[in-house]
Amino acid sequence: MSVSLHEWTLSPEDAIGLQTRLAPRVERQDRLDTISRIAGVDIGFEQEGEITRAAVVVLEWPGLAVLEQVVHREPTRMPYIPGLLSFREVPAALEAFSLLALPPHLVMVDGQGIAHPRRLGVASHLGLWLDLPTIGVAKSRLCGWHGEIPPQRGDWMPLWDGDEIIGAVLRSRQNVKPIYVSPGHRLCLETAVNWVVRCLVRTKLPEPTRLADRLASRRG
DNA sequence: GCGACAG
DNA sequence: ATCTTGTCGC
Repeated sequence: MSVSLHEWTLSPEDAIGLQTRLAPRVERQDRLDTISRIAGVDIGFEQEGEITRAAVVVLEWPGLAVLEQVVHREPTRMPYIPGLLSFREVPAALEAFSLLALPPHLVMVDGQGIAHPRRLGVASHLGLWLDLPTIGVAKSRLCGWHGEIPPQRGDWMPLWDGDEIIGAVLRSRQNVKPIYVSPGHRLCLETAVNWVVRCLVRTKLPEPTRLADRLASRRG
């Protein structure tokens, strides 16, 4: 099967087949000490879902000041199918990234990384295509199990699937539902959690994802 | 067959 | 995801 970047319209069967052949690299670290720009990505929808709107915000590290932000709109390609989210969102996200003048060194994505039935959530898929370290930051669970998360900000518990740890359930803010953090590509879970915590300011979501979320939903 | 199910 | 006002709490 050949998959062009611009022909992402696959049948669910082909999409699942492709996922089983793609393997993100979960590594101990990747010279993350040289990071000076972090991006957040999110996708929103307009006109009853007919239009897909991809937003990327690039922040400076450290400092978290906004350096650049772009939006790309295009006709929606696929419906939402749990487990196949990346085929709906990644093409538009790639177009948005191509508009950037300041390429990031690390990317936070709204959705799962390897915390996915076939270990290829949207963050992993996007990381493979961009060849950049990515982190999945999801607001709810797709798969896996975990116990109660302690109440202190920064506390986290592993997300288990069988005997495998596929992510972290992180208390990013007190008295608020925890978020699901997982490696997307080219970093490990500990490093992923570390970066998310470092990018927390005073809200449930880390700055990169929070700002991309607002831009994609054309709020703020 | 019956739920669960990122965004 | 999106449709939507006020309201409870730190």
